[in-house]
Amino acid sequence: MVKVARAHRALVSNALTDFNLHIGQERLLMELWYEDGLTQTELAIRLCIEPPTLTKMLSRLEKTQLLEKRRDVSDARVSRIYLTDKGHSFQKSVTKLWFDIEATILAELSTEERLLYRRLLMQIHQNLESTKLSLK
Amino acid sequence: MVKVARAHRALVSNALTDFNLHIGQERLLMELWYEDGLTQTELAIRLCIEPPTLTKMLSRLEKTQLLEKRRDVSDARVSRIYLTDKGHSFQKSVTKLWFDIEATILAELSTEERLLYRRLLMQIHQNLESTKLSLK
DNA sequence: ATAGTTTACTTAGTCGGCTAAATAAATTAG
DNA sequence: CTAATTTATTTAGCCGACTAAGTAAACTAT
Repeated sequence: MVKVARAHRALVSNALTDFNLHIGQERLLMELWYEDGLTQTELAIRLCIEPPTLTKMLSRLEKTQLLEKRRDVSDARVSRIYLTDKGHSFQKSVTKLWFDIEATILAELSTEERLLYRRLLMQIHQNLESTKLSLK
Repeated sequence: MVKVARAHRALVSNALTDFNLHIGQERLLMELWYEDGLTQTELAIRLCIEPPTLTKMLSRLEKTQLLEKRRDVSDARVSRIYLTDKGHSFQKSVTKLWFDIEATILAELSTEERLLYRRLLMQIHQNLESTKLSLK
């Protein structure tokens, strides 16, 4: 499983170089394409990453002008993330890339197998989450 | 899949803090427990990581005295990696930890489901490897 | 025998991921 | 109304992962 995940990561990483994107950044953008103007806390939860990780990623994506931070009007602690035009412009091609890779890795699997794989993954994810909680 | 992999990584990482090990280092040690005295090239291939990544990991593990590098006698370019006594001493407990986590994540899956999951993962891995090659 | 090539590894630098600790704003308690 | 606490984000620093470029030893071919 570890090796599959890394091989997948490597393939995505390689494909993203065409867009000058780094692995992981595409998932952040995908969340914003789905819903723009999220707070950093919301984004971190949806991406399942820690706030400091997000801070760094955001500052890099801000530097390449794909998004911008704006202070929330009612709460000066929170900053909301908005895509720029450049950020929006990648949506189609990157989404296509993502689905192409999904199709690639699921090649030669039947519909039943894909569903089953999905179900097994969800079960495992649930197992992981519940043991994580039980350790606290 | 990405999220499952990261949740797994997080859980392993958390458990390894008891041994003062960092995520990824346990897999390197496992390869050496299986076969000691490997060259760096062999190790990198077995771990599916790039040589520079290995160099850094090795220098850190060498600093904590878990292993040592020795020049190969017949070829001065290659350095072979040997476990120290301290490196060997972790074998039992870390291996147990690894199997415990495996048992945890596969909980509530039947034997058939486990075999199927394994088969699906292997198919996906193969798909990933073949597309990686076709891109070169 | 030496020039050119391949092989093994290291160095430099980037990024995603983390934890621990700091900062600053909002909220709550006495 | 002020002190203590909680919440949102940042900073510092570590590690695994990568690519690009460098070094050094071994091999090959003329």
